[in-house]
Amino acid sequence: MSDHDESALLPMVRKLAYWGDFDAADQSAILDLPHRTKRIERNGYIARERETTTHSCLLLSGFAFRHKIVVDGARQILAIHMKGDLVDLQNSFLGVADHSVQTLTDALVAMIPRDAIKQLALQRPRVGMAMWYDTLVDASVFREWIANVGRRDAHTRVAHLLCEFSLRLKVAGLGKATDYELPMSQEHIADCTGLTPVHVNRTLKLLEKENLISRRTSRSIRIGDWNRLADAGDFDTNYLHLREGESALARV
Amino acid sequence: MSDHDESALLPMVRKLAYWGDFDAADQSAILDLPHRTKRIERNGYIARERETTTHSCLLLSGFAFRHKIVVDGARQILAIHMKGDLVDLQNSFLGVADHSVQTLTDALVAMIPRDAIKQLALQRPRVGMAMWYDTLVDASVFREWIANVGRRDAHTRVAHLLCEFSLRLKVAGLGKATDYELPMSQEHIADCTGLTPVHVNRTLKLLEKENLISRRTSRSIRIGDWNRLADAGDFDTNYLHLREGESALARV
DNA sequence: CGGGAGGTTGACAATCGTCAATCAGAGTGG
DNA sequence: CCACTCTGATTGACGATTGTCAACCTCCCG
Repeated sequence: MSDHDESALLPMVRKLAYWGDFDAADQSAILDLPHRTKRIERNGYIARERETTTHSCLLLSGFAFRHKIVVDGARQILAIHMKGDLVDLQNSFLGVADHSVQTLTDALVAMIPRDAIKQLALQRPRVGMAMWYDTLVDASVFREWIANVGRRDAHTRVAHLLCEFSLRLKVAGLGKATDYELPMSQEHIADCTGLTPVHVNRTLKLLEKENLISRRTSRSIRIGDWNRLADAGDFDTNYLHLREGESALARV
Repeated sequence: MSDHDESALLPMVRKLAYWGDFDAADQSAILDLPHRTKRIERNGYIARERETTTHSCLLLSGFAFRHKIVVDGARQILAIHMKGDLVDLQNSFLGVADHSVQTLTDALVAMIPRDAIKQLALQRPRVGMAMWYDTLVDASVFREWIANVGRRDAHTRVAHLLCEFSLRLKVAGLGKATDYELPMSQEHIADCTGLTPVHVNRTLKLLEKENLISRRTSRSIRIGDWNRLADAGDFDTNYLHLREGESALARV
């Protein structure tokens, strides 16, 4: 794949390679996928609920989130995505989008036509299988979030979210597990956890008072004792289905 | 596929055929999948969190549910499955199960080895793609449940669940959309919606008083005006990604 | 007839939400 | 460099949806 060093899709190969035993042709096929990189500014939409999506995208930099709006206008965030994530394999294959995807920060994405991905999956089943696995991991995270929002109290919910971030940012190479910058406001945290911004604020304060976290600025999270926060958040890395090396990070 | 008329896996062909343009060989390959049918009694486990799963299963009759237990022992139900559903494509591919799957009633299942499914997906990409789509729909339902549990009040949550059941039972050929038997206790409903059994009880009573539902016995649900219940439940069929004919059922 | 699971109800408690004011920090124009 | 502004963070007082506890009832089944 020496002639592909420049492809913006390299992170996609890296992401998928874990699940499939790719040969050079598989890798080339991914890198050769037609795509167009695009800059999207903060709060820009990648997909809108009820619209038809024709492209999937690879997040090259920045953060994005999926969400739904319920009847009274409240927003529920369903997932956060970061550098290297394959966003919207979900919506694009099923036709009409069942949720919206929006950027949390300015972002750079590679837009890939849905049909090209479909062709790739059909012609190179190993790659198709790897993409399938990738969406299965997404689904696992959704399940954990159902449990988080459904059966944990505010304190545990927020701690859990902070742990998830900690690990995922580390794995994505975006910071240390014990010291990172939250890419979102307390209102976003509230919409992730099914709480109100006010209650999230109180909960963060409490976590701070308990010495589970400390904050230099309101968004910079430092975790003193990772295992203690994980306990508080009822956090078990299992659901992230990390590869060997990565889950080791959980033991700080 | 005339020589396969007896295969227990026929429902699997029917389920998947919608997503792929199968030829006779694809269909045969599915029907030829090695499998063993097995009877599981009520509350039996199909998979246990933290254990390794080697089989996926097709639910031939009865009901099943996925769930997680959180730290204080509370249970969160993640999904309900019924006749024809392909259960545990999720857990089995990712190795260690991140949640448990248990039957709600006595059930009959066809156990299919994970590796056989994997081989099928690699050798017949169209079938692989169809299975992928099937799990994407599961993921869509998970997302809706996050929103249900995270951002709707008890009244709306329960109404939403009743609507989802109504449609899915109808689609699975297990009852009329406006008159069906709930396969679960109020405690199960509570664990689906993140409420307590007591509050579920009160909510059902309220729905009854509002004439949104009526019950002959505690589990037989009759929906007077489907659209009114759907409004109360903030229910939009979109997330179920039903095929053409099926979503038409939504308009009763 | 006895036992058990599950449904129903009431009284009371508490987590979390609402409302509203104030504060802090980043960016902007003069 | 300083006012100005805007978004987001913080805090307090109060309210309410939902949980807890506990009793009792109902139905099913051996």
